[in-house]
Amino acid sequence: MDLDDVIRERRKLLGLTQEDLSDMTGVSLRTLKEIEMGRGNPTLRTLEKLALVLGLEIQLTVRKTAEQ
Amino acid sequence: MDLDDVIRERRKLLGLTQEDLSDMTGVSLRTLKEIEMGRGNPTLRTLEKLALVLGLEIQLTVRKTAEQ
DNA sequence: TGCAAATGTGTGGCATACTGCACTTTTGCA
DNA sequence: TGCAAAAGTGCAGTATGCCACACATTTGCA
Repeated sequence: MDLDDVIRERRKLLGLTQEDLSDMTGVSLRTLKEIEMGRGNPTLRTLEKLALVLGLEIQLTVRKTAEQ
Repeated sequence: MDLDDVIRERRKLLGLTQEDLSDMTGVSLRTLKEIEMGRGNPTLRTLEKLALVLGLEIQLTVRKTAEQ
């Protein structure tokens, strides 16, 4: 599951529109749309703003499954 | 543990210098240094390049611990 | 302890993430 | 089915991530 899917699903689970989430995080509506569409290339800080409000956390974990 | 610490520790565990990792990932030495210093604000694609070579994966998971 | 390897820093240019605005398209409910 | 809410798009300006180059500082080993 890609990060954009996680964000969109989590947002819907919380009953928020893109505009709601934009207001709550300070991430512009335009940028949020791009991220959820899988376009764009968000910075870590932008992802962190979204993660905080969505109750998510960003982790770098050791890859357990087969490479690539 | 912050992402920059994970990257640095993982790099050292694999016996790589910053220059090695820069060459292997295509992420410039300058950018890698900034990331490991905790300065800078890497894009998702830059983090993905590093994660791939370091055998790490980026995840957005539901925060289990107390908020904030 | 001296020295080479490794790491950190200043500067400047280019690419692009982020933003706001106006508009179009899609969605889903009365 | 009509319509308002929600989501997607084109465009243009600003901020900043990424990069190369040159140099300073720190590290750790012979």
